[in-house]
Amino acid sequence: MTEIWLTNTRTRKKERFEPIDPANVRMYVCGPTVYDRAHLGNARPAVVFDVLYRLLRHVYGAEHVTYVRNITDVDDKIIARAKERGISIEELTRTTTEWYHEDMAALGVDYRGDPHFHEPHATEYIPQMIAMIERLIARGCAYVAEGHVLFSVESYPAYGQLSGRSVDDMIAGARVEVAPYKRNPMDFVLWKPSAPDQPGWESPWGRGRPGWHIECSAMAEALLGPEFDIHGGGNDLMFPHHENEIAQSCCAHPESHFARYWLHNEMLQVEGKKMSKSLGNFFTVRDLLDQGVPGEVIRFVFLQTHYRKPMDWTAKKAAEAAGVLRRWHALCADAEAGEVPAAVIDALADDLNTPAAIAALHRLAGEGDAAGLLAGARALGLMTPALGAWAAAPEVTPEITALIERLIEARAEARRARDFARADALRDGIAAAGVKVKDTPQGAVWELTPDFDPAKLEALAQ
RNA sequence: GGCGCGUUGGCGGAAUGGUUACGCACACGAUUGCAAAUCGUGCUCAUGCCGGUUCGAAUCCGGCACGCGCCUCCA
Repeated sequence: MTEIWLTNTRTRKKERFEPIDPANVRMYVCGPTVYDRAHLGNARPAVVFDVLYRLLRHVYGAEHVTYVRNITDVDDKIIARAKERGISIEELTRTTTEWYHEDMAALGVDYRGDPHFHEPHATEYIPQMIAMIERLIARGCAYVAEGHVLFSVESYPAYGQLSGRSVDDMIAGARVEVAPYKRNPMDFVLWKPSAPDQPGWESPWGRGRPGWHIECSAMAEALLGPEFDIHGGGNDLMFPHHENEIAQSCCAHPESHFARYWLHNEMLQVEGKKMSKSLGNFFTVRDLLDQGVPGEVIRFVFLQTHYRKPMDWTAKKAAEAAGVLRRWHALCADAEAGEVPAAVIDALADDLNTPAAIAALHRLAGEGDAAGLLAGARALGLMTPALGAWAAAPEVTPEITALIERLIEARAEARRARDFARADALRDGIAAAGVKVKDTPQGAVWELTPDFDPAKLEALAQ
């Protein structure tokens, strides 16, 4: 069996992955807070962990991997946004979740019909969260103060281990004031009271709503058990979110270790700078798709950078990626996917080295191994029927075909007659109409490009 | 101020002690009436700076510079 090695943030080392139960490999990834369209940065973890999911399924079998990615549908940003737009919270979270599904599917992250993928909504797990909070209180790890329930970081000596901080350091670096009801400034909220116009649920501490972190602990436990294999997310979540998840889960289940392997992807930049609204370089996945950048191109650009390095989105990269993919699609036009080449799997198994996997695909393409290229690309979620359609030649009618061949023949005749002015005019005209003609020793062959324009062709025939 | 991450050829981007990554771009050659496409060759022995360990370092250790992220119940 292929050995998978992963960089574990918990130990800061690349470690051999050994699942608790090879018959049920379990991973949890922090999903979106659904208050707006996913921006490009939100898409990176979705794609990265989709590749990991594909790899695990390849190695352990599709029936033996469980993937949980949550939807955060209770959150103060959601409350604010719904009010701003004058719509209900339910409508906001429902439509935003649908957008997320559509946009991610365009990038090849699509789990519709996959019984091993679970997408729990926070609002559906309130009782489990309340139960976990009660358990934490009972164990002396949490306390009630002014209608809030707070986690006591001092009750968990290992607090800060994941992110490499000590509670004292963090307090020293803390910038602002601290809620007076906290015993320790680093204590964080498990439950908070809701005003009458805010969403809330009845609880032993009154009507309120959960803090952000508890949902992941409660849902991971409900769906994967107190201890499971992999927990992933963006490295911006490492602190405080994941640190707090660990504290909650490990205190609720001292006999367990929660997630054994922690994986964090680095952040995304745009043209060398942080994507931000103030710099004017902020855009959503949908913005790019609407501009005509194919989802497959976005995915390819993402995978060209290793997940643990900052990724820079540039227009140049997108253009290069589109060119490469076009050539590969042309090479594989009539190919059936073969076995997934070992070089591709080996690269992925080495800490998801997607750039090395892509290099392996380049070699396969260079060798003309269409079956291997196609299979390898699909292992990365590229060149699937759903994603590759953009690169397909437009439909041609027999009339168009006849017209093109007539023009090509006319050019050939002109060349035979050494009427190069006419031959070149025809060649340039055909090219301008979006038909690519390649002269081979066996004669001219042609294909349509995405810019194909039948009107220009008609004009040329006059 | 604290913690963490990064810095490889023109560009992108692999490689955790020992031969050319790979891709893109560009240049030249083959081919062509000229091109396109294709093939070949070159740029390409490149590793932010300074020191250390080692027979040998992009790779390990220390320091520095630059860049980035996180550090409040705003997430």
